[in-house]
Amino acid sequence: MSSKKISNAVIKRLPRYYRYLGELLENEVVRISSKELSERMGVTASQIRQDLNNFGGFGQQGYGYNVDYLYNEIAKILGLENHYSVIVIGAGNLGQALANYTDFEKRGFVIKGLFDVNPRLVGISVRGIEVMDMDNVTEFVQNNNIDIAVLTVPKMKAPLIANELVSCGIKGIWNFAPVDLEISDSDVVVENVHLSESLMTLSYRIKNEGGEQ
Amino acid sequence: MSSKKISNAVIKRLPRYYRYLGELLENEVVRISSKELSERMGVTASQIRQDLNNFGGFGQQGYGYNVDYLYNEIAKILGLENHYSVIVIGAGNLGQALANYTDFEKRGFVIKGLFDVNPRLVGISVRGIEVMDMDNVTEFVQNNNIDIAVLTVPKMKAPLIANELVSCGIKGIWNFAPVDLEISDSDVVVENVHLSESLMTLSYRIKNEGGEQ
DNA sequence: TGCCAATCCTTACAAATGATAACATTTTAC
DNA sequence: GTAAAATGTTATCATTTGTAAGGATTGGCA
Repeated sequence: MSSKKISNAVIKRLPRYYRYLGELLENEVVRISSKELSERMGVTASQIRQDLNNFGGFGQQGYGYNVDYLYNEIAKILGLENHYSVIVIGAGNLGQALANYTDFEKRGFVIKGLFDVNPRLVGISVRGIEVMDMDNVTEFVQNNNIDIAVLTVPKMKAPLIANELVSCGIKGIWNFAPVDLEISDSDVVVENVHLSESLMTLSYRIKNEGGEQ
Repeated sequence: MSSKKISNAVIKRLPRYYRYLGELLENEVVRISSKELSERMGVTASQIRQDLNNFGGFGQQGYGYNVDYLYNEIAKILGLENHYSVIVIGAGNLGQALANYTDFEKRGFVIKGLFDVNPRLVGISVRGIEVMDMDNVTEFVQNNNIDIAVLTVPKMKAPLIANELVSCGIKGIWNFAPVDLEISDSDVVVENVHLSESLMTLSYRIKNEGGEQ
């Protein structure tokens, strides 16, 4: 579909542009130049222009970028104009915290169900969504056209569950388990959030960067 | 201290090496060659050797790497042989979830306190740690030699709190608020976990990579 | 013991990727 | 109608990654 491959580094920057544009929008800023945006964000203007040009020309010479327009264009690029049906697997502390986070819903990620193996959790309700037994997950995904599964389960269980999800047609997995999931189906994408690794990086930098740069 | 600057790309890979070595250790694997590790991790053997060589020669020619030894050496590099005193600011769902996560404690990140402005939360106990009022945070940080603050507060409040923490001597901030903190003190390091951005990246990839590679 | 195979450490270099700078063109604004 | 501003685009520079090769050291085996 898309002719040239967009590099991962660019993709990772888009949400940040989106965030800054959202804030400009809240402050009723109508237009912005790559130069000014670059100063606010701490990147080069050149990089902003080049990043955006991967997807088309959203600005106008002599004028800059219309904030509202660019904001919505980036939303389209990121696929945020779609609505996604989401389930959370693992209704422990983290799973419940994510289910409670209403900001995701605002962006179109609608949580349709929670699942857990723990009988104590099955039946309780989080923001009006009942926690169901893991045995029903396959059926639920198929009957409700679930797009995304959030995985907050122990690392031992994650690979098996992931494969189960893949075989019943999930499109994406947001993985919080500290393990690299091996997914056979290339249509399914996995996005990892490895909190422990992030914390270790912080530890390294405290140890080594303290008093530099 | 360290003569040459280690690139960020290398640092980000270290925790993953550490995780794989930990699993090898659990499986009682005594030694491993860069070749075999590279096959398991899906990277090149050369990269592994070069990454590790940034910090010293941990292997032996003709033998490979001793798993236990390398595991502990990487822990030292990452600063995991230290114990860090941690506080969590924002005792909402995410804050409580992180406070409940015992794995961090195993790695030496010991949670010493939780803080919130909400009077309903102040006084409750999470894993034996009482939630305190935000008014007391400065005093607490100074009296208890707190190293790291975990920030799970609304984005509007984050910058102010961050500056407060910096001025009372915190060393690192693990930031979950969707905002880029501007820290004046260069000794203080900030590690961001922007969950929304991660989710948007997933959205993009579902939209664009489905059916590829 | 003595040799061969395995494997690391190191250096060099090529290729790919990413970031910055420069420039030409278009538009705004007066 | 002109000058300034700002994009889109091309070119250049920098970083990262991958590959290769050679020397050095160890383990294993006859």
